[in-house]
Amino acid sequence: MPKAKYTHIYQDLKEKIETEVYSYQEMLPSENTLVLEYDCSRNTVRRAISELTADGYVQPMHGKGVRNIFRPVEQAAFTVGGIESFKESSVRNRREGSTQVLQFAEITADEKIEKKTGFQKGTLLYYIQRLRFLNGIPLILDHNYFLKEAAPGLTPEIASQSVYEYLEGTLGLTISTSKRTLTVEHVTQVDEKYIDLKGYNCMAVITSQTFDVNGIQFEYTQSRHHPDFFRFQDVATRKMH
Amino acid sequence: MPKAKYTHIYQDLKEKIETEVYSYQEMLPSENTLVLEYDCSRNTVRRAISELTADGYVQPMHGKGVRNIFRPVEQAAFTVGGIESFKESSVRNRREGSTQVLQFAEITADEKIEKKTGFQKGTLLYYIQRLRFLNGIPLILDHNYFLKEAAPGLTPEIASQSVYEYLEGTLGLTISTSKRTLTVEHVTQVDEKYIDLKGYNCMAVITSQTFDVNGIQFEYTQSRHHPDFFRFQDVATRKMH
DNA sequence: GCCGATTTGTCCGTATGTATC
DNA sequence: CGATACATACGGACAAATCGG
Repeated sequence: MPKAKYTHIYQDLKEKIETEVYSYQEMLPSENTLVLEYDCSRNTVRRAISELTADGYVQPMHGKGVRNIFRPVEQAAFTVGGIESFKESSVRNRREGSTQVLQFAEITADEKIEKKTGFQKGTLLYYIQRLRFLNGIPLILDHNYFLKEAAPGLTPEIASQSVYEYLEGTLGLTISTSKRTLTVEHVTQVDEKYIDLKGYNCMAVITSQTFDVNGIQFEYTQSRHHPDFFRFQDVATRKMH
Repeated sequence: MPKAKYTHIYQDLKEKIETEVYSYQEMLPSENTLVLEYDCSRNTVRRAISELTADGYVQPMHGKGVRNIFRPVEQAAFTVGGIESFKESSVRNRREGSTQVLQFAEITADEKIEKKTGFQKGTLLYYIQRLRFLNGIPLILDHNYFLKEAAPGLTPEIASQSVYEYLEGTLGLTISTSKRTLTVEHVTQVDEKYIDLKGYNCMAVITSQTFDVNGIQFEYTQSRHHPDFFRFQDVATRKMH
């Protein structure tokens, strides 16, 4: 699958920004210049720039130009951002990740589960509870619900590796959108049983509903993180009124 | 300032989705149908749809159509999402917000502050410490640093109302992008002095660097929230490789 | 299985408006 | 004022995925 042209421009500019070919607060070449550089239409350049804007890399200024507002972030803790499997996050954070499957079961959604997860009552689900280790230390406790219909043939063995790799690679599922809510919650007995919180009495909790390209929700997950190894990053833009 | 055409389409479709004119999992009219309905070009319709996609409202499917994937969220706690002033958040969450200014000072950034906030050493700043009340209960502790050059004439009186209203309304500043990091931290003595945490020994912390339309960072803020009244929401989309 | 109609995805060229310099 | 730069919008072309007959 050859990638789209605007994707190439996006990645190329992104790399030039990250490697400081354009330094912080410096102007990028004008759109018309980039049109010549990449031999494409202005719309295509603008699409790449608008994605960089959404990522917080640049700030276009009407009548002036496009400014680089990217600064590298120090990330001591385990950083969470886009939609990623634990395996992918581990690699990006340069840590050695491993997984212990605590529970693996097939269940049917009841009303309580429907209310919590968004899966309709009666739906067949896999319920998985997993403990995640970073550099050998247990730091994250995951509770996953996967739609059985979308993830047939899931096994504890797959769950101990990467479910996402199985879904995307083997099953050909395309993951698209994830709606997430972040809260801070008291530790539970289960948390304390597996994770040494070193004095904290709460955890960072991400709950997410994830959809595939067909708009089908195939996953509900609650991911409970040790506070010292949790860092969530985000870029927001102000809406006009 | 008359709003753009795509903004009108975006808002109209958004409202129709929220009021369930299109129900969950239902298809929206095809792009060509919407072109006729709104008397515009297909690009304009597509722009509106792509924003709805970014907001997690719809899922476009190649060759099939655009599906509504919006479901209303219950929000018991104080929900944070886009770039908002405390005043705006209070209204949206249907709570009565008030503010007590604890500190107000003009300072000059040193190396330590530069490292923390991103403001260069030597920069003149306003430092403000504020306690935020919801329905009369102190729940949020804010530490703000505002670039003096961008926010001249700031006073404790303005800080007790809304700094954003002053910046946008009186000074004509246009707020654009905010880079945020979310962590969970131990309570400090200052936290405990002002906020009753009812057994929690940590708080939800949002640190943000906010830029105006010229790409100038005018604010650094650390916002410390009571765990019971904190809820951060987000929509992410999976990047292709 | 094939073909044509429909629908979304990508890309182009152009025109016009608005802000900046 | 004119030149430059980004913002919005239009119309058209073709590709790719889907669906029904």
